[in-house]
Parts: sequence; structure tokens; C-alpha cells
Amino acid sequence: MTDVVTPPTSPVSRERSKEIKRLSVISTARQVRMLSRAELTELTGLSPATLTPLVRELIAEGYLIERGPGTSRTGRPRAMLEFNPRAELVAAVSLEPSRISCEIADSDGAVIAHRTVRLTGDIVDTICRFVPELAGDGLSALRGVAIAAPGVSSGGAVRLAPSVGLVEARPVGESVQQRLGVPVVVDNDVNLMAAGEHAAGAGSDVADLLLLHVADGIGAGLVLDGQVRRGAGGAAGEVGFLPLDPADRGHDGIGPFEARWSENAVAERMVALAPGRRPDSPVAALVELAATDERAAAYLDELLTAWARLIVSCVCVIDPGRVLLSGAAAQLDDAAVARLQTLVTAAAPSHTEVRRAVLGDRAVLHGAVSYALSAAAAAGLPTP
Amino acid sequence: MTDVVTPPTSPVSRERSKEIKRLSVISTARQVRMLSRAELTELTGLSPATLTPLVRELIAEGYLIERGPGTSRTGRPRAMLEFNPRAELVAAVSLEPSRISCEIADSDGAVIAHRTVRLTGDIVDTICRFVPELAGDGLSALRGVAIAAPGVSSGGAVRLAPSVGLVEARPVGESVQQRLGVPVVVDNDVNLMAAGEHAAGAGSDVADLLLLHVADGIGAGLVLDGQVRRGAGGAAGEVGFLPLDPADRGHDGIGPFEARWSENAVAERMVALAPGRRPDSPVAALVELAATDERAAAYLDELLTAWARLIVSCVCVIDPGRVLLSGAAAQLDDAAVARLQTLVTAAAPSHTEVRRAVLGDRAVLHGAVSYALSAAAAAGLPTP
DNA sequence: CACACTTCCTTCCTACGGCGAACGAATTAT
DNA sequence: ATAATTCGTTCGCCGTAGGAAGGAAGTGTG
Repeated sequence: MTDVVTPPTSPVSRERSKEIKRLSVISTARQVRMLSRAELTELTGLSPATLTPLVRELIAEGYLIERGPGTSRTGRPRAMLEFNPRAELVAAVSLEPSRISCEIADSDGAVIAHRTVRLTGDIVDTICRFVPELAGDGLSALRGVAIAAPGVSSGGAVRLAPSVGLVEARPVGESVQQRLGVPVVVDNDVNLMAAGEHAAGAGSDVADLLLLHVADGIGAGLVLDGQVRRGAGGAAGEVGFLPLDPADRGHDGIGPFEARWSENAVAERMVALAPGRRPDSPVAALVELAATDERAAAYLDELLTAWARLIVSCVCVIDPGRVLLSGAAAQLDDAAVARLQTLVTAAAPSHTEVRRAVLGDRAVLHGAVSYALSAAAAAGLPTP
Repeated sequence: MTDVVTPPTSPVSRERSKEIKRLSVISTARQVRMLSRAELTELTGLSPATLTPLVRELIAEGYLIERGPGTSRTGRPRAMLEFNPRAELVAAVSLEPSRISCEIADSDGAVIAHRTVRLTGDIVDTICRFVPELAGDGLSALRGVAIAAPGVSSGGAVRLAPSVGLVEARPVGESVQQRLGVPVVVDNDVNLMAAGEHAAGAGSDVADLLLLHVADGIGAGLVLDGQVRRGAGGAAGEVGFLPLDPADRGHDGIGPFEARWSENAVAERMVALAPGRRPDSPVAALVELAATDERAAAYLDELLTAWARLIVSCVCVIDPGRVLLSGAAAQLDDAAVARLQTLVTAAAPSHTEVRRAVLGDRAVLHGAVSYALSAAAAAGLPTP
């Protein structure tokens, strides 16, 4: 009857505050890996008296494992506690055209199980059968699922999604969430990569970054103040649409910039520069060729100039402080990256560091882990 | 001795949770203005038993005022409580070249006192003398101070700041904070405007927006997920530096885009189009002239096209969903705004609404109120 | 006009979590 | 051995949250 939309839950119910402490201890333990109760007192600010029963609880639940006594100069040695990454598992599902790949990882991002299958039948069905099967007896530790889809975003912008038969992102997420009973996040792959590099890669030391992913198209993932930002319609980072050259024209959901400067475009140019079969890694091939071929060198510089303008444009809008090159852009060698850095520094209004992303293919997985863990945390702790 | 950097305060001390409830009640009351305890139970989720003493406390402190019984169909009438905006005052200080203007406002943004003085001597001194003087006996209700400086940002980017003799933003904020004993926020005026429009203007219904402010330069303020985002170095929104046309060149801290398309540039062009004295509001003058003069109409369209490209660039990066035109850009008439909307829609990858900002000069004030209130809230509730 | 009824607010009381303090435990220094 | 030192635990007080019950203040109805 009274179907309250916002169940007017108390902002500070009693259990909530306990939950907060639990999470505080768990996240501290996750970072430090091996610590004693005394260290927990220092790091969390909780009193020893509060910690004793809490730690007991966490040991019982498998989050912490009691190890032998540690070292100490004098006094009673501290009983060490080890964080058990296996206590929290997440599933990262990656939708690709006609395939689904799934990985079960612990909270370190260590892959415990993975498999790839050809997509047959309903996506939701496949995922809901697949994940529990892979997780095995670790299913009870599953804390969240992150689904990466190319070019799709939570808002339902379905630019590239039809290629995987995904019409709308949200329903898939909700269906899976209902059937598996754990939080599910759906996001596009570039956002997940950005989250991954932020959590465990070349951006783990900063709160803001922009990941520029060059592939068939060009997209960016945006982390501001430690969070992936998707924009109002989930279309943040569609930098392939930047109108940097009035002469460029996009078409059919391809932006004007990416039409001219994506990996595809480079591949086509490479065929002209070095007749033969189309290279698998055109950017890497271009960098190599540029060392000996003047025309290639000129084109490389043209490419770097274009990418630099793209980066500068992003920097002017959001000032990420750090830009990570991903996908084909990560194939640039040191000299090319340095050249890009120089071009960016010359035109950007604020200090910006240009680096290669470091996680490569594993970025999506790490992002999924990070998403799923924070989704799990958010589920236990609804925003007040 | 043990000078702990992060005083390892407990994440959930006892007082904290009480503070959370207080804030929850206060913010609810601020929104609803006039409500009963029964409504508070519904809206906050707190039990009546918890509310009784809390409300009593708030009445004693002047946050709430008990009014007569309200209407009710049947049963005991609810005793109405009115939120007292005067219970929380904020000071908004605006630094301009050679002047300081200060306003004391209540939490509705209603100005209680204001004054402008010529800047003489030390900025910090002036502010610290000025604010208490204006606040008078309301000083005890002062919850925060927001200082707006042109072009300066929290990171210490001092592009335009030398004009007000401000070498570094942070020390000023900290000094004032120490001497006045309330939270102080320093930010650039465009960010404050964005916050103001978000809190009380044309963006109060959305969580994301971009405010494009055209004046001598061109800057943008960015609200994402309900918060003003400043970027890693505080230089987010420096869209005047966007390299949209390789031919444009910036100089001396002026970006390439704003060098050509700012209010200044329009003013110069207007002198050529309509010889005479330089108009005070060149954009308004241009719009007016364009109705009768073909060359002016052509230039107006050129200008709108340039601004549209600027907006589309921002949209591609962050997808704000709504763009507010401020400063000189707010002088466009409905037809021009519609034209801009059309141009943006044609090129942007996501749905974006273009509107005029509505607060005008008062935007900075409202932003300051919003900043100061949330700074006060944050001070009472350090991030766990 | 009395009575029931409804709704609102308050007071009483209990439960429970946080944390200070005292205490037992385990080791090194003397 | 004994003292010293550091760790971890148990005890018990305190304070807050919230359930339950009761008083308060109206409206409808016989």
C-alpha cells in the first residue's frame, strides 16, 4: 500500500555506525595487509576496547586471519592479523561483440578464475549462470559484479552497444542484480579502465586523472576527486566528438576527431606509407617506421600534435593534472611521449603530466574490482 | 611532542552521530521552511522520541521558531516550526581590483548588510575588521566566509590575481580563518557563480552543469555530481585556453579562444561596425544591431558559432547536461540562445540544454552562501 | 454536550554500543 | 627472578536511540 519511494530510514541508526567502523577496519586492513590490533588502534582511531570484539567478528567471517606473533623490541609481541583478500570476491564481466568474458578476482585484483564464451541467447541468463559457476564455493564471498560494455554508459547512450546486442544498459544491470543478489555496476570499458588505473595503476597516487583511450574510436575516462565522473547523461569523455577542426566531419555516431585520428585512421595511413598488409598495431608500427622514414616521422608528428590538442582541450575544461595514454596511444615510445608532453605543456594553462597507462588489458579488471568493492560498500551504507 | 599529523580521531565518535542528526534536521527545515515535528519524523526518519529533545535544543538556539498550531483535518493539530534563516549568517567577500565588497547574508541568500570599500593596506586585516563590523550582533551566528577572487583558485593559480594584489590564495584564507574562527573558502568568482546557480538559480534542479562566463576573459565553472569541481590544480574551467583554432594565439596569460571571442573582442568589433564610443554592453549592443544590420548579423552568427564550438568541446569532455550563459553571454536574446542551442545540439554527442543564468550579479553571493554553509557543515563533520 | 476517535507530541524506560580504566598476558632488559 | 614494557581483554559506566505508553488537543457523532 504505502509504497514509500524513499524508505525514510534513520540517518544514523545504530547498526549504521557499527557498519562504518567495520568498513573502516576492513579498508585499513586491506591497505596494510599485515598488522596488529595495536596498529589498528592508531590507524582507525578506534579504542582497543572497541576493536576487540570487532576483530573477533571479522576473524570469524574470514576477513582477517590471525597469524603468529610479530616482532617487537620489548613488551608483549603484537599478534599479527593478515587481511584475507579472498574474503571478498568480485566478478568482472566484459561484453564484447559476440563474446562474453568473465573473471572472478579477489580484492587485490588477483584473478581466481576466468573464462570466455561465445554469446548465445540472453545476456542476463548467460551472466547469471556463468558467474556462480566460475565462483564455485567462493560464491558466498561475492561482493559485486561489474559489467563492462564498449561505448555504453549508465545513462543508456547506446552508441556502440548494438554490436553486442545490448539495447539498454540499466535493465541488464538491474536484472542481474536481482537474480544474483549482489550490487551490479554497468559502465563502459573506458570508464572502468580509468577506475582501474586510479585504483591500482599509473594514477594510484593522485585524485584526478584523465585516461585517453585510443582504439577504433577515441574515448576518455575521467576521475575527479577520486571518483569516476560520467556526466549528466553518462556521455562524459566522448572526446572523439571534439570539434577541433571545422573541416573534420563525423558520421554515423563517429565523432569528427576520432574519424581522423583514431587507430583505424592511423592504420589506413600506414598502408599508404608502408604498402603491405594492414598492421595489427599501427601506432607501434608507425613509431618504428618513423625512425627511418621521413614521411612517417612527419605523420607521427602530425598525429602527436592532434592528440596534444585533444589533451589540451580536456585539460582546459577539467584540469586533471595527469593524463594517461591507453590503448593504441600507450604504444608510443618514450621519445614520442616526451614530445607529446612538450606539446601539451606549451599550450595547457596548468601543469599536466602525460604518461602511459600501465595496466594494459588488466585495467578493466582492476576497475571492475574497484567498482564492485565500492558498490558493495555503498550498498551496506546508503547515502544519508 | 608526539605531533600527530592526522589526529587519529575515531570515525564515529558519539557526538558525531548527534551532530549528523542535528544537521539532518536543520537541512530538512531549511528546505521546507515551515513544518511540524510529525513531518520531521517522516522526512528525517528519526523517531519522535529522538526529535523531541533535539527540536527543543534547536529552538533554544534560534534555529527553529515555534509558531501557532497548523491546520489538520482531525486529531491534535501539529505545532508548526518555522526555520529561521537568520540563525545562520555567512559573509561573502568579493575581491576586485582595488576594492573589496562584503555582504552578510542569511542562509536564504537574503542580504542583511553590505558595503564596499576601497582596498587599502593588508587584505586580511581589512576583511577581519570589516566582516565583524558588518555582522554586528549577528556575529555569533556567522557560520562561514567565502572569498571570491577573480581568476584565482584554491590551487594558487594566480593568473589574474596580481591585479588585486593577491599573491597566493591559500594563506589569505587560512589567516582569515584563524582570526575569525569560522571556516573560510577562497575560490574564483566563476566557480562561485556556478555554485550559486546550482544552489539557487537556473541549475537548482540538476546535479551537473557548466556555467560559461564571458567577460574580459572566458571561464567556466563546473558542477559535477552536485559539487563544484576545480581539477587537480584548481584550473578546471579555463576554457579560454581551448585550442579550437590553430590560427588563434594567446598571449600573456590570455588563452587563444578568449583572445578572439571574449567581451573585449566583441567590443572592439562593435566599434568597427557602429562607429562611436565603445559600448558598455557590447554583446547586448550587437544583438540589437544585428536586427537591422546585415554585417552585424553575420558577425553575431560567427560569434555564436564560436561559442557553440566552445560549449560542444566542454560537453564532449564532461557532458554537463545543462549549460548556463553568464556575464556577457547572458545578454543574448531568446533568438540567439535558440540559435546557440541548435548549433550545440547538432554537434554535441549528448543532450545538452543551453540557458541563460538567472542570478546575474547575485550569483556570486548565492554561491558564497552555499559554500560557506557547506564549509560550516564540513567543519562540524570532518571526512571520516 | 459528552463521548469516541484521531493525530500529535512527550515522557519513561530499556537496550546497546563506545570507550575509559583496570587487569591479565607475553616478552625483553637488568 | 624481578622489573619494565607493551599488548590485548574484560568490566562497567555513560549516553544515545528508539519502543511503548500516555497525555494533549483538536474533530466528528449521538
